[in-house]
Amino acid sequence: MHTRAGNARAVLSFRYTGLMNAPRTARERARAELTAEILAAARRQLREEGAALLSLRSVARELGMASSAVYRYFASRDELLTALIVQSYSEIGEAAENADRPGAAPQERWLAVWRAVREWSLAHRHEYALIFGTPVPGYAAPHITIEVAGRMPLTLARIVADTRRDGNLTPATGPICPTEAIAPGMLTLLAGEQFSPDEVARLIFCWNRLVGIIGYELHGHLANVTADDALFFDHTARTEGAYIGLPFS
Amino acid sequence: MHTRAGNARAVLSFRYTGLMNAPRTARERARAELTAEILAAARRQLREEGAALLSLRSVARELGMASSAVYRYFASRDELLTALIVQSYSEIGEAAENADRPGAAPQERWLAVWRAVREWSLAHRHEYALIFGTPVPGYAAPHITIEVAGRMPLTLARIVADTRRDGNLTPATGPICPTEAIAPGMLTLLAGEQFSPDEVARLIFCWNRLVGIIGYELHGHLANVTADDALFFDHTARTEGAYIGLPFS
DNA sequence: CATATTCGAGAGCACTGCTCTCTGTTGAGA
DNA sequence: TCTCAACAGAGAGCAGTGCTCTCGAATATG
Repeated sequence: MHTRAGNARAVLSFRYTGLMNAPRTARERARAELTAEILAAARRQLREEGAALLSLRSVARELGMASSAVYRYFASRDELLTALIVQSYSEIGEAAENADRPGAAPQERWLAVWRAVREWSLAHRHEYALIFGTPVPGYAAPHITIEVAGRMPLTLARIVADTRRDGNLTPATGPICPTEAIAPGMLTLLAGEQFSPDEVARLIFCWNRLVGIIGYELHGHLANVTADDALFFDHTARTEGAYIGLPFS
Repeated sequence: MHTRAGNARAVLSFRYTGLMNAPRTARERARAELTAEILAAARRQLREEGAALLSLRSVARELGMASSAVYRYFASRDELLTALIVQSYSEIGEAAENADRPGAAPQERWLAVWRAVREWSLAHRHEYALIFGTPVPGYAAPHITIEVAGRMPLTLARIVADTRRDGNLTPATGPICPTEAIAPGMLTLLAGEQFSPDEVARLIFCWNRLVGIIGYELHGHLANVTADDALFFDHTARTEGAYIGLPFS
């Protein structure tokens, strides 16, 4: 099988463990270094050309090695893409976390995080497309991704939890989400915090909106629809913040 | 150039006009028929395998013709994809319009349209991915698509307009969208109706939510997050309906 | 009927992901 | 220290892709 669909399984057999553990022998050190170089070259190509135009062969060419040699480090193109997905998830999560100022007013924290996620996305549109766009057919996201994927939405949840603890959360208005609609495990998505199903639903909506409205902007769905994207985005952030009960206007 | 990026321009040179005009000569008739057959075969492959695995060559094989012959009908793979995009936009718009019952209560109309769009999307996930997923790099949506893309959101707008005309629209709560954020042209998106910038913003949000939450469900972002997707979707529809002022609960 | 246009087929180019084999290198155990 | 297995790189090759070009054959138009 030459198609990508046939390689969904290969993704799960992560090989580039050299990155995690401290390399000991010279060979392991070289392996870790080359793995990082491949990843960096792939990242550069992803960033500049997009995932569709990223090929193992071009990465190999850029590094001056045979394409077959790259397969010593990444078992397939999908595995390379998965590594880039993990990296991107991690970066967008970090951008969100870094923007958060736990001591500040909830509205400021909320807006700062939303803006940071948008900034990152505008600056990394191909990475954004990779993690939030259409998944490659036959591609099943490995478990490695799901943990790191949570960092960004968890940052939003933390702001809400803190606000509630301080007694500043406005009571919910509008339809309340039925309990059966939400997975029970989600009620404890933040350690030490208990959320109601409706609160979880509202968090999902906020997270979905943040991702969705940026996707609309990035994919041109807002062309000729909005006149000032940054302004509209801030309004979006405020609207969702007010919806979940933060003290906005 | 062998890459898709190099062919963005080719998309604009639509060739398969045989479909629109009544064929006169035998040759034109044959051309129209073959064009339709190619499109049908491509649609079948899109539906079953997804856009990434759809190739002009496999379409040609299925029809028993040389791959080069297909290029007499579609100048490029992108052009074929564009035709499929138009078809899909049209279908999802039609699904929305057909589900709407202009005489019924706004809540029922709203829910029916939302459900119809979800049903269509679940039944046509690859088509959904094609129109709302990551755009192909270098691919600029031709003008032909933007008109047909509006059918679905316009159906939502129509329900809101009708409700307002009947005096049943609840006044807006929460942050009001600043006028400068919205493109002036959008205020008259429905002939004979005038929307305020804030109303347009709310419509954008509803449309974005409808597309976004289905995308989340389709792409597995709601796995282990929601427990009952249909129930959660109905709640989503109600929440957005209430937000825009429809008389929900 | 001659001519211009259209159409289908086949070969070919430059790519792709991936596999296999062959050689050289490196590291760990006897 | 020597041996041998594991590892790493290169190259060829396979099957697939989009797309172009050319060359006959069919078809429509003057």
